[in-house]
Amino acid sequence: MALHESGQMYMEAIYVLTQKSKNIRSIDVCAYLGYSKPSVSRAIGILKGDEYITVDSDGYISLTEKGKLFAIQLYERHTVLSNMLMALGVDEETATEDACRIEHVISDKSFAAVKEHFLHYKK
Amino acid sequence: MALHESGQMYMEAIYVLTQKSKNIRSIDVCAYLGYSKPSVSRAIGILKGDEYITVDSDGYISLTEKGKLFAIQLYERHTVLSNMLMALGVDEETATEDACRIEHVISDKSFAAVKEHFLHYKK
DNA sequence: GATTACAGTTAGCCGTTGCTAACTAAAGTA
DNA sequence: TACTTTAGTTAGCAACGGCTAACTGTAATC
Repeated sequence: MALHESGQMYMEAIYVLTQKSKNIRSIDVCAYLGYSKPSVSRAIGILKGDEYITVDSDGYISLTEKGKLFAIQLYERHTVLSNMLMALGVDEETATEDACRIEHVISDKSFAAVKEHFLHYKK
Repeated sequence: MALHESGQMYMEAIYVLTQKSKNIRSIDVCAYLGYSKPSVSRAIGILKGDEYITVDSDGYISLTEKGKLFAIQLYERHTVLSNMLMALGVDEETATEDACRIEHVISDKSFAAVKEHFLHYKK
């Protein structure tokens, strides 16, 4: 099943956290996103059910292959969009916030076009 | 009170419809957005309560000054974003759909930066 | 050993925003 | 006049996605 916007947010959080600490749990996602434990608990259950992540007996979260693929693509969107906005003079905080919202709603086609233009424009 | 995303969608629909037909009612908004009458009825009630629109005794909808200002700004976002995506080679349908979603989430700062860049880039 | 702290889950609330079913009220038509 | 169509409203359902309260179970500490 395709993830809703909130599911994508959680996936991105998990991806970013695993990039820097390897052993991550629900509580880390709570801290990162500023959400309550029950909210994260439910989201983790859904991501697990949809096979985007696995959770071991100690509560440590790992991305499945499918999850990793999804997260990498999503994070690339985030990176390109925020870098692009910053290149246009937007401050980092705003650029990051906006990238975080746009990345969930922009189509593959438009993202590809924007990315292409940005790469061209940089040089 | 600030409008939620759905409220913004309704405002844009009302604005576009008033641009081309002057006398518009809830049923026209239903047709334009493809939503049911009760959904539109509730939304119209909220927009009226928040003083973005007025509805006369015959059910005809008008934008208040506040509403007009809001709609014009929103529609400008829509126009700039969709034109920009099309200029980057995205087909009209996709560009319009994406603009429609991005316009609700992009910040004023980022939009201004994007618009500025686009105007520059065109020439 | 008893208590406290920490991580996670369950139950259930609330707002947003779609929906259908069913009603009202006004206008057109046979 | 009676029936039908049209526009709008009311009541209430469902999914999503936050939340708090309160529970369980394990680990740490006194």
